[in-house]
Amino acid sequence: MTLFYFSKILLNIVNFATQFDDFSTMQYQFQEIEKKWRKYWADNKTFAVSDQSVKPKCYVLDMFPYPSGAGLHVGHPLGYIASDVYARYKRLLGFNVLHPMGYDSFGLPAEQYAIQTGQHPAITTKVNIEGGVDKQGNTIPGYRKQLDKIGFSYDWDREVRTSNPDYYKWTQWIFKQLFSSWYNINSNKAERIESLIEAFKNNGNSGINAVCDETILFSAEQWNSWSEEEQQKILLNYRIAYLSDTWVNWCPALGTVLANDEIKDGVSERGGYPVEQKLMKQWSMRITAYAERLLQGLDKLDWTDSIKDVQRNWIGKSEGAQVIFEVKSSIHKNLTIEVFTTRPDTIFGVSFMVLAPEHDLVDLITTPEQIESVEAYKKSALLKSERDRQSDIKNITGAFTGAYATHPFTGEIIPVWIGDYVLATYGTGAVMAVPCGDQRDWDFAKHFNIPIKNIFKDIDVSHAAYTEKDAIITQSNFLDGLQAKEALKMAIVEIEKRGFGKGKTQYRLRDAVFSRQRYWGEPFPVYYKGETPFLIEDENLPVILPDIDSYLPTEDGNPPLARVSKTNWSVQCTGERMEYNTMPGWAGSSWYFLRYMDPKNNNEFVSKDKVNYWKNVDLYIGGAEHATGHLLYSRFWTKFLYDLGYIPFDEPFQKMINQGMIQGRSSIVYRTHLDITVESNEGFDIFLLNFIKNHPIFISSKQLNNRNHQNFTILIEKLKNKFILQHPEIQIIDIKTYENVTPIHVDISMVENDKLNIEAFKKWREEFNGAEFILEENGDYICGYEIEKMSKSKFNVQTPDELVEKFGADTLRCYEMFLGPLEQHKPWDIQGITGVHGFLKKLWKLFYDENGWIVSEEKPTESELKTLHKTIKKIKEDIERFSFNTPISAYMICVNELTSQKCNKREILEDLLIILSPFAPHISEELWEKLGHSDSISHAVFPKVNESYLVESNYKYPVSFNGKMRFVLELPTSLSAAEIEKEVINNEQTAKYLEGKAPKKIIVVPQKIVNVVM
RNA sequence: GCGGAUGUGGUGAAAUUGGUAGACACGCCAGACUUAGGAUCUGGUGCUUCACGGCAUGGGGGUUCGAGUCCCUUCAUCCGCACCA
Repeated sequence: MTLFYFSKILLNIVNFATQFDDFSTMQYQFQEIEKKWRKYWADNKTFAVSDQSVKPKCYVLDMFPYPSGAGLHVGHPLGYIASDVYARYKRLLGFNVLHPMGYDSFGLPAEQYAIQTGQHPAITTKVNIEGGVDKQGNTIPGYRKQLDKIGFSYDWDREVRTSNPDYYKWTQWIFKQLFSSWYNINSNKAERIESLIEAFKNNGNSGINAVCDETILFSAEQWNSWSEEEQQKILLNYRIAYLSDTWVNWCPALGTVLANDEIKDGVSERGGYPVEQKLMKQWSMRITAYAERLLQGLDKLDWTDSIKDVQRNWIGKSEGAQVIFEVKSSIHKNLTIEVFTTRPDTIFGVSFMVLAPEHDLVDLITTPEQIESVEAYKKSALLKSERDRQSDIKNITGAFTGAYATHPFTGEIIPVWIGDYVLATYGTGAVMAVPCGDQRDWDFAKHFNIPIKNIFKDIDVSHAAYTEKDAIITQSNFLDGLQAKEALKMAIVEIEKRGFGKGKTQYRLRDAVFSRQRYWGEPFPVYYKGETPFLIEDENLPVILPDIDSYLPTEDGNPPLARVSKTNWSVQCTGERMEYNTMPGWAGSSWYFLRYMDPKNNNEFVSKDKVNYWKNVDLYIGGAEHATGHLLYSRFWTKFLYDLGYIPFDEPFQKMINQGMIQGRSSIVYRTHLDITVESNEGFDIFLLNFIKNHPIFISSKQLNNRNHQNFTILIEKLKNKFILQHPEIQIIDIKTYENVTPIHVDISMVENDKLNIEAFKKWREEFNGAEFILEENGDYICGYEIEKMSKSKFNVQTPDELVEKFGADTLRCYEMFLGPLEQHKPWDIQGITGVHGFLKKLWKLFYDENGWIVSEEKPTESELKTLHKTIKKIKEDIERFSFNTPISAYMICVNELTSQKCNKREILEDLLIILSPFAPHISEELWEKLGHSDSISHAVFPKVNESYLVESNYKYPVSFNGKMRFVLELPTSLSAAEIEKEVINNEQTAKYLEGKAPKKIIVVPQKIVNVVM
């Protein structure tokens, strides 16, 4: 074994030496080549892009990464490679391509790390991006350095970081616009708050049709008589960014509020801490104003159906009616219950009503006799966590309030119940229960013995509700004889006519909470006079995030920024205090794609000229996990900025591809151990145990079910002798191996093609030093494997850096694409990478043999041109349909064919390099330069397909009999269908397969197939 | 429960409008050259059968001259949503 290693070292020295040999240029020296071109691109700013051009624009964008300390693994760059291929391809086609990269650098992990170590999150973030050593002494490679190694064609001059003051100045500015706007339903867009104030001054709010909180009606006189504070309070009801008391998901452990999508299974997604409901004054965004436009906008986007469905579901539109029921109460007069229903057509089937236990009316209407049971029920409902409520669906609970309401049409008296199947947060928090048409109502009615009224003709509702909409309605007065479709319309018309309610569209979408009780985020450009918020003037932006001594919430529960005294802020406000909350993670990422167009503009968030030129993103690549977060919020902000006339489009991302996750491929070894029986003697136990412990046995995966193999006998014999040598005093009665094996994850760096590096493995852990192995016939230890998530604990993390080192960035790029369709989840398997690497080597050999440069100036042959042009065609078609895996095999076929044609002709190879360069830019640049070009290959022009080279004179027809392919017949393509049929009939092989029968019919599809029907 | 996605050799996959299923790679087998190989090259490789042939795209049915592809049905895996009135 030692010898084996020694020779390997020698070999490496030899390899190393050859790099400085003249011979070296004849080999594909990817490391030198890639270093050289990375430097060239950086020095020459090859990918810097101008904002003005006669060329058509193309905007190719990757989803904003958060630069975590763990760095990149091979899954991260998958999408970046695809977008880079596309960007490079578009450049070759003559597009002016905007392809930037930057960092969403505000985030919780840096803050958590700051709380643990006291290191300022700005420093952590900088190290994570640029590399360095963290407080615990770990070397952080740095996001940027890792990205650089892969050869991306980003215009790095445009890099943005959301945590930079130059950037968040404009995030604050956009917040100010949101605060200073209201949503006018009449014009169906956001408008300046000034127009609203003007209207209030002149006419009060009676003529205003806005998306707003419930507001009292007031006149112009009233408005004008109010103090500034009172006026501001009213305006908050209309502002798109507004302050309100909100029930929030409060996470005491994090000292912060979490969004619904940040909570998994009732605990915080990050950290897994418990979450409780708490009423807090919070900034919110009136995204609900945009619900309908966010929904409609989806139709014109080129996104996957699954993401669109998730958003549709999230917005949750339902159409129906709001209906008012009068409460029949002797204590309170004029009480009404408002319900929302999607089935006003079933209104005559109402036999009871149900309120959410939290509903405001509950306390007012409950009769004295029922107070006890209602209170008890309310208590038990509130005690239940959201999680319990969810998992307890089958258990039907509720309580009768003792109150009754009047049916608006029939005047019938109907009981009012409370039940926790009705949600306080959806609709009006109350339902009119129609047990014959709704399963949950039916279940409730059955459980509490409430009568079920059947309004469907000839339908049996004694076993379940009938929820289909095709039944004929009966016992329903003016709706009799109708089906749901017409009845729905008719019912709403009638409800409105009689003043019982109105047709209404309800959305599940709720306004987005925009405050975070955290440090590491954008400060709000807001200060307070009393309880009233006011904006910091534009000229004082940005409000710089101040330094603080501790990143924890204050003792009285205020956010960390409350630790900063008023005078220590970058802005000296005229109120009592600054806003202590910071903005959430999605603030900066909701508009970053706009900043890339004009990243250094200090006067505007983006200039009109530039945004008019670049417009929205043509291709957006990233994970599907942001479906209801980032992808919804950035659409919202885009529509808002569009409404105010700042940008000329209202959807940010036209085409989106969601790349699949790359799973890890863990390597597994199988451990067993000796089972020794000795003559009973207590004193021997310790020797036995030690010996067994020091000699773990690892069985190669293919030998696991091969226990009778002689290798086992030999090994046992060997260990037996060793044991006897160490302990001659102990008498062995029996020695064997245990039947059971323990699978153990082994670091994938010690495994190649499933073959374990045994020496490295023995050194990996002290307890494996004396390990023994049952090997395959050829002496290898073959590991088992498991496909699972990449994680440190499973020792299956593959970093791109290692692979770039070993095979080069071009190989990595091609291989990640070759792995399979971009959208699909797939396991990472290193095995195939040698094939892709071999392809690049083979390409190199078209230019160099062992004696040197072999490219000739000869004219290419027909077949060589055909090889080239069919490849050009294939590559173009594939990239344009975003199929990034299939081009690689097309290149391989091309290089294989050119190799067997012994084609080393410039005319062919030049075009081949151009079409390959999006995938393998370094090697393409190098060979392009060797061909005598002084400019970068990225400035070349993608070659045109010449169809005339692709014309075939013959076609090999597969001839089928009853659909079974029997033989191939080569015929000229010039033949007509009738001639082909004749050729087939006359062919001697045909007779054989006809088996004497006469063909009934012969199907001929020219240049496709012949099928003989018998 | 509802919605979405995916099921093809030992493995990753290809087959774009229905037209020779398994291209291209990996792995494996055999051979060549080598002191050696994690180098290079050649040939083979879906399953089954000695062979002719037969069987094969998760299972079952259908449409069609012809189905991986279209339709119906069913199963499995993954993801999202989930008492939404």
